[in-house]
Amino acid sequence: MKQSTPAAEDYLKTIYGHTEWQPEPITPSVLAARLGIAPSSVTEMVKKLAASGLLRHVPYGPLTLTPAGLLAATAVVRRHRLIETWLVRDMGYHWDEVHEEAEILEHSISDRLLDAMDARLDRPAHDPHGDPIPAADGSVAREPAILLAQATAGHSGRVLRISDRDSAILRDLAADSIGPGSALTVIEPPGTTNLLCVRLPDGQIRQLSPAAAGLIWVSA
Amino acid sequence: MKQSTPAAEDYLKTIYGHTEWQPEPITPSVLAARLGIAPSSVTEMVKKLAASGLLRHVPYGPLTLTPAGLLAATAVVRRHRLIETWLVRDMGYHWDEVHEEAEILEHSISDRLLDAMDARLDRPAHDPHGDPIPAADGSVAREPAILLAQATAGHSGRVLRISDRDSAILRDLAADSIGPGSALTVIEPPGTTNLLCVRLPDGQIRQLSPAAAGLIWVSA
DNA sequence: TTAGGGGTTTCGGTTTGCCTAAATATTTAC
DNA sequence: GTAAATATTTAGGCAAACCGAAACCCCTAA
Repeated sequence: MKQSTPAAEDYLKTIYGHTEWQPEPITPSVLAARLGIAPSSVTEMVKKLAASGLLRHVPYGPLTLTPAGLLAATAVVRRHRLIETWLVRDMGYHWDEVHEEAEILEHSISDRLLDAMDARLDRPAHDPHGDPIPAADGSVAREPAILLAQATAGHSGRVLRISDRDSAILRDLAADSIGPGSALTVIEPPGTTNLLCVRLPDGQIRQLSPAAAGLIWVSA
Repeated sequence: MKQSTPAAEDYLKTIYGHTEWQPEPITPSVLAARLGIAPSSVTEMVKKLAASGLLRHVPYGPLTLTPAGLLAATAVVRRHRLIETWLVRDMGYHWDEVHEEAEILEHSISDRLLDAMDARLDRPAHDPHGDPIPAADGSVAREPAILLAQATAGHSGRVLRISDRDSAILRDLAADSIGPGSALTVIEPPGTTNLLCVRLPDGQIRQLSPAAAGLIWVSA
């Protein structure tokens, strides 16, 4: 069992990320699309990860993490989210700008430096997008949340998390003063226009694209 | 001209480092030894770097940086030294522990994050070992220094820099309360024992190995 | 002045991680 | 229930960066 490469870490992290907020296990083609690489490349790496005992995979079937794989994946996610938190709290970044930087640093930071950051930030429980930061032992404190895109009219709640996958959307949301912690109420779900209307605490109305509503999770 | 890989950055940084405190250009075999790789691997990479206009090299001759190569090299050195300074000032590292961490992070940090660090640290001029931090334009403020190993008996001066190449020696020196800024006087140069004796301001005497004396630079 | 010998380069080979194209398996849709 | 569409895997290739072994260059010392 050798230590993982940046590429392997990205696979594990992405597989983990897919099941973090929904139960369906990920398939090779979806994983390939998420990573932006060819499906055949996924087949190859999956074979290696399965051989190392990090992944379970029956040919033509979906991918699931073994306990060892889950631990490795949460370790990467922990690094990613602590780095994002540090970028915002110490280095003057905004919450919609940290993803790319963390994406790279998560593969280079040592355990020691990570712990120094964690201590310095006072062991934060959530990153700037509202995602829970896994503990060093791999445990994650998850709060029940529903996707804004699936909320019914009249639903009221707090924004718990906004997926950091698409920075352009994050910037738009930040410009609309919607961020983790924002309270909002669904006025009407997507109708003919496909846009979802929400009201902010100050009474202002915002129209959200389906893409945006698919990234926002609110309290149930 | 594509952007450099971590490997290429290490070559350029090492070539630069060799001439920073002495004039002789580096040869392929010395470069290979410094990088801990085979000479044949150096030949290959040197060809690529020369083709990109970063290096001058006539077959069987020494290696010199072009202006473009010098700029690329000082950019890496700048990243390395700013990261070291940050690790000490913000993250609770000691000056003898930062090298390995910086060695990795120097290849992953973005320009933006580097500038945020630089600003946060108040644009420092020297790293924790006393080495000058190159400016963003590649310029370096170098102070005249002589190698302790070559100082004559009676020479008095301040420790300006201690090369960070060997962490074991750095730890020994730190344990002996010798670090950048320390004042010291050479009592006698290496004699039969090969050890160099220096006196500290408080009157204490230290014996330094030739290896240690070859890493310490004092004011002239 | 020529024979070593040490430094340098060439050559073929390895690993990692990606690719495209083609083959194969599975699912869906009629 | 079979044919078309879709998903997955296999096969062959490529680039980066390394290796060891063998060939080559050059300088020096007898």
